[in-house]
Amino acid sequence: MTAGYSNTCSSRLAAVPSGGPTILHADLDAFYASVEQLLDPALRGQPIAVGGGPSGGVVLAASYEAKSFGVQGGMPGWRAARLCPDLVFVRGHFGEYQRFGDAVMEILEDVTPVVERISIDEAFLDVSGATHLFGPPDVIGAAIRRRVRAEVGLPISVGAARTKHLAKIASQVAKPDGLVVVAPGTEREFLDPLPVGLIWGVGPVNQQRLAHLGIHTIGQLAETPGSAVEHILGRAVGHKLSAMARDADPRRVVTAHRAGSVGAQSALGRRRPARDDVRAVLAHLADRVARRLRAKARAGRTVTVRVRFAGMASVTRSLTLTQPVATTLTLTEIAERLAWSAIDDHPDAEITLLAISVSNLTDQRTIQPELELPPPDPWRPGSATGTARRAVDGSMDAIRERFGRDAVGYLPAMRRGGAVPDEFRELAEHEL
DNA sequence: TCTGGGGTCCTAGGACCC
DNA sequence: TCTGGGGTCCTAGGACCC
Repeated sequence: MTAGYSNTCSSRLAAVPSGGPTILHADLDAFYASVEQLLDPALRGQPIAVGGGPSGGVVLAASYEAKSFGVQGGMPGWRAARLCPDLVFVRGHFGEYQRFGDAVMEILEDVTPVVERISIDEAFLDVSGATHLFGPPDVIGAAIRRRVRAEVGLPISVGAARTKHLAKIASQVAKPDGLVVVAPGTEREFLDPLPVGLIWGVGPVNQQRLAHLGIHTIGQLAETPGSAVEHILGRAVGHKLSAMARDADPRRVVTAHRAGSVGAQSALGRRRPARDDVRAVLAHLADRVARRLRAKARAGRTVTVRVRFAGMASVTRSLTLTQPVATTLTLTEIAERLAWSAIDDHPDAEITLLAISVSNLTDQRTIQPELELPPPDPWRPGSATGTARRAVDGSMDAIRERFGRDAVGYLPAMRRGGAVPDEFRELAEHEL
């Protein structure tokens, strides 16, 4: 890409596109499953599930052959096996997924630098400035699909429209392995017959609420007074929908995002909360979170702990500090306090999951004299000083850098075998 | 026989300040 | 001495997305 070209792009970004469709949404089909079928020809044409198993675990992705039986991502393995008796469970090559996803993004960036990657396998492109080079959006979309198929070997669907929201819906409609262009002026015609569930932000709960009012399609939703929609779905979603109905959804394609929070969680099966046990899990989680924060030179002031109880919804407890934290031991202690404040409110309940998240992030370029926490912060200062803790973290980070993650660890954090392969966690936490 | 792990955004009430 | 209105921050919960 030449400098002149990207200048053209950024100046076009300021204006609301008024002519042809300028936003593309590119979305790999059944991504993990497709990669497995690519790597092992014997799996092609077969109903396969990545992750899980007939007796336990959760299906992370299903091939289209499996989807036709009703198998879906997020579904317990035993249920998937019941729906599709011939389902082949595959363990998953998590390291490969990142590589394949990156390779596809490189192809997209050949088209335009204005690419917003929103997950490992999908991205928005603003091609407003690329049409004079590569042709109209439908031609660009077709070319992307050809190149990804030829050079990477994966099926990808593309939607094109005037707005991100619409382009995303178009790519969903295009699946599997298709291209849908919503020509300007035909938006209503395109949207009206589609189910409301295709709209971003309308999940199972809101879909149910709308169905209760006899609203199933986007057309029916468009005919419903805005105030009624807001009443059911909340102000924000209501606004978004009416903006979409007016074809005035102004969201731009943004190339860089910074994470607003960093977290980790661990499913535990069912267990009675015991001091040592809870401490061990939290220490492990805090270690993961704090290490990632330090690696990004960030730290956060708000610590949130989530405890999920058997049969009950989960409960969160959070605390906002005066100083940001990125220290493993300090984070562990705060998390322990918060976790017990939640657990103590539900005596006799078994717990099934623990999670830690740090938000309110700030940059930590300049190392501040650490956290000797002021009195209002309600936990006891640990035995080591902040400076000492920072030094310990620093040495651990360095050793792990050289010898690998498991070379060294905080004692309580070291014993564990996860329900999910470690490579999956690494994939999930990978910076896009 | 209840389902992983990573996130984002919204809402509502209360505290606090001006 | 009681009262208004607005803004910001914090906490907890929930829906949703990949």
